[in-house]
Amino acid sequence: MVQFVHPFTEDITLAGLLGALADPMRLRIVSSMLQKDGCMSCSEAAPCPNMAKSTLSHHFRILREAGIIHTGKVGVENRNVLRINDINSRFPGLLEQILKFGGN
Amino acid sequence: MVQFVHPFTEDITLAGLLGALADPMRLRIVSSMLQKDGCMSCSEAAPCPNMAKSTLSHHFRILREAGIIHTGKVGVENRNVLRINDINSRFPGLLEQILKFGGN
DNA sequence: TCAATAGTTCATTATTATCGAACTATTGTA
DNA sequence: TACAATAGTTCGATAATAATGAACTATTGA
Repeated sequence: MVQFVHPFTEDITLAGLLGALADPMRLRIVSSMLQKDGCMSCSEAAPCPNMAKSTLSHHFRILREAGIIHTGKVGVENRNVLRINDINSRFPGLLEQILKFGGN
Repeated sequence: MVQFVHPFTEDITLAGLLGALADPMRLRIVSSMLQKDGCMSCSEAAPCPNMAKSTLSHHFRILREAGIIHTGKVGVENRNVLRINDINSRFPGLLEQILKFGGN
């Protein structure tokens, strides 16, 4: 049984947030999540075409454990949701500001 | 002879910038640089009291190679200057936004 | 029950962080 | 001029973290 780890909102740290976003792949994942109403499955992470599933899974875990996304299992796939409200309550406006430059 | 490596402004990347700031020590260094008119020597990095010189030197190098600071030797000490204009020309407003939360 | 789909976990390798010790360069002083 | 003090870098080692491919698990549908 898979147990996903999600930090509480108040445990989201700035260094953790920046570290999770300090990777071009993860920036693209989060950026395209924001464009898709903040929600996507792992395999929808089309911005990363030639990427091994395990690597993708790893990136989603980094994002999850930094408090950037919430992952829930729905049927056979994972539903990943951007924790935009939680992040904004900790660091108002920061995520949008970063992602303004992250789409490239 | 010590040669410091500084990327050109146009070579500063978002992922590189975030990665360099994705560390509590470096956040504190940059944050306190901003408060001191964007300039400090390595040994002034008082926010990191019990830190080995070599570790401090390492962090300054990370910041330098990400394009966040410019280091120049002045007499016996290093003068580190925040490259605020260069960063703002690449990512307007981003650094200030991040550092708003970085003082902790 | 069996295959397909969607991801995770494991083991390995590669990076990065931290530290102490040794080194280099600049200054001040006897 | 030589010598110590100051400020920092570089090197080597160790420990923690990240990236990746191979093997595994869980859900769904035929």
